[in-house]
Amino acid sequence: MGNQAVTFEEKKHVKLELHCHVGRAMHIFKGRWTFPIIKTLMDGTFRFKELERALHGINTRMLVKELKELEAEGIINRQAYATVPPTVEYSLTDKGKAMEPIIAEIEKWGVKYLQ
Amino acid sequence: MGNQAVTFEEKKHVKLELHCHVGRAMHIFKGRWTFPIIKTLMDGTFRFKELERALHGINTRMLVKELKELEAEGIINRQAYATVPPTVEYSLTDKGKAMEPIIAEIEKWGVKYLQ
DNA sequence: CCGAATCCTCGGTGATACTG
DNA sequence: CAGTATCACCGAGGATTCGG
Repeated sequence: MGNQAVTFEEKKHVKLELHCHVGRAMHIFKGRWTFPIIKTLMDGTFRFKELERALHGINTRMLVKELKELEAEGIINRQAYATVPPTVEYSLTDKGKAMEPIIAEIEKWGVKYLQ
Repeated sequence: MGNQAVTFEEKKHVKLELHCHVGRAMHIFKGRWTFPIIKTLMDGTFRFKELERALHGINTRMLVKELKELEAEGIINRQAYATVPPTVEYSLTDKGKAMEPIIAEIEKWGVKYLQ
């Protein structure tokens, strides 16, 4: 009945490795705007208002929240300048730029399997 | 002030490509148990109860729901046998198996950048 | 064993107005 | 411009029970 590759006892180890890195990574990427923001910043440095306009549909509060979280995770840089009016620039850190292959694989998969 | 790679007008196109494939793919992967289930099934065929045990912490309703959604997306196969008691086996489709590089990249990233 | 059916909670998200 | 502060919602997710 079906070609069971491994026994159940062997399968149990699976749950252990689940929350190692993939689980924690997915936890970071979970936010509604996480990927859109990161993918936008792949194109370079953006100011707050520029991001808000580029991410059509987001509101101020969510953008602030996501940016804070991503900064806390070390995925993006926040550079503020004491100008009037204020200027704040956001860009990807190396950790953020390193996500490029992930996005590339997702896109590759999407192109092939999403109609 | 910061090395702007592209002008704002050039940036605007970003939002257009955002929801092409990556966005729709992420929408599929969004569920709390989506990746754990897929990653578990990477190891072979599982019965319902086996999955429930392997995915420590999930409850019946969520497992049923996720499995239905993944089946509807064509990511997993559902094979039922008219035995008593019932036997139902779940496994990955080719579309599901094709997600392996995605998970591999996430794991690679996680290993390098998550402490 | 494999689900379907309920009920409930909670936090992720949105809309809006305001400030330095 | 770049946020902060409130209020409100709703649906994902959890706990539990029942049925074939």
